Amino acid sequence: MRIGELSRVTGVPVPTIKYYLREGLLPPGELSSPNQASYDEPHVRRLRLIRALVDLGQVPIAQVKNIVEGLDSKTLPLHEQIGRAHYAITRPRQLSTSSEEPSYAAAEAQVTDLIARRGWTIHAEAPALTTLTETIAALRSLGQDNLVGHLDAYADAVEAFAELEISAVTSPAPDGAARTPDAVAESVVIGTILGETLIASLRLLAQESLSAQGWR
Amino acid sequence: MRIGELSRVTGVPVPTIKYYLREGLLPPGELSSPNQASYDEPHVRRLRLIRALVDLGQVPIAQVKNIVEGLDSKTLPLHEQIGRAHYAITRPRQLSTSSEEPSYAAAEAQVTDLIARRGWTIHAEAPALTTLTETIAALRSLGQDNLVGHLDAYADAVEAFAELEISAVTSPAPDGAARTPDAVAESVVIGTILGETLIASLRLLAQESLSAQGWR
DNA sequence: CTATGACGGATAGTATCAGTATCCATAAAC
DNA sequence: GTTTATGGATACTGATACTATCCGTCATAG
Repeated sequence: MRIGELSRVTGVPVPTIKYYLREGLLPPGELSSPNQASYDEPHVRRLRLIRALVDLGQVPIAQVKNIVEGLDSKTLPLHEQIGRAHYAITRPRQLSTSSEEPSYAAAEAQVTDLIARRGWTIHAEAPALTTLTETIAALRSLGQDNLVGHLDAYADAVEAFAELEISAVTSPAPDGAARTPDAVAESVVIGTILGETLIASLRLLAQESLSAQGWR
Repeated sequence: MRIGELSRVTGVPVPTIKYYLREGLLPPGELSSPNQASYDEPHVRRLRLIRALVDLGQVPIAQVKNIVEGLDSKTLPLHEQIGRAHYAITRPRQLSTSSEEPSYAAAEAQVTDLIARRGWTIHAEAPALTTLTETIAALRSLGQDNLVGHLDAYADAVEAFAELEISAVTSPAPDGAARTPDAVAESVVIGTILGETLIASLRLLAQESLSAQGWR
């Protein structure tokens, strides 16, 4: 398969594929002569993954690169791969809330508290930690404390999600085949990132439905 | 309060505030003379809202404008305001999956089915509808059908979120005061958009915790 | 009462991101 | 053997979200 067919199969324009090759998101094709390369099934698959992460997951190209490098590394522990996926969808924050404000400290305390109550094991550098803290601080400063009060209800649901996703990834495939570590790593990335999109869009639909029915 | 103090209070640089004024995100201050304006509490509040939507909610400036215009309109039905919030956080899709592919049709059918089964009332143009369909199609084409198989579990949780958010918005404030329609509209926007960030970051934390504990 | 700084308003410039476009020499297909 | 496609390199583009600069005015501290 040459680049034109790869483009036709995936719907990605040729210049874009070339761009992904340049950026190292997509491994180079096998060269049969100095200017003739051939691509195959893994390339199609990888390209679909890239597009899903970029279009649906809103993952920046640089982070996609980080993720696929992890997938290709073969020696990266699964936990690290998950870290990359988490890092990819967590915007680097430049501390909009000036960190030593009292509202931020309060949010921080509440997060620590929640984690302890839940018995969660969280690394102190986890990117989601800052996001959560800042979100809570923002909700408070906007006067939405009541939402924050239901944190535990959210946490319950979210734990269920996480466990569900693990079982989806570790249980054998529909055809009964065991999963290779490669496939698991890829599934984890997809599940983490597209799972978020899935939940978000379902949530919006549920909201719209209630709203259309007039809230009661 | 002049622009310098507004900047100090909110931590937003003066040129950025000017930019928001230009874009109509922030209403102009009250002019005491042709080149002297004063800002007050509502401006602080609005600015905080803008920053929360932009920084935490990743809402594009143009969509923030759309949202605050709705908040200021006074006559916009709540349902429409919700629509604006939903539209703001739903990326315009340019149909990456070429729409008439069989995988897309299958996903479409599954979504229709889900909505019927749930008894949801959804407008056909709902932006989340396309996102959901494309996400399901992408998950399938990436071989993650098992995740898709748990759609109903997700839907259960998500319904709970939506109801919880409604009660948070419609129940009286902590101080017992009733809520004005204005305040409800703003709460809905905040809840919809920051709620998503909240859920997403909690989910990542739950995942990380399970991962750190070795999945078992 | 003037010097110094902030302010409002307008216009122009910048950085980043995610592609697109263009070239060219070579290879393939008809 | 001529048209088309390809690989690879380099340059350009459009959108987004700010920043920077100017300028004339205003406030206010000395």
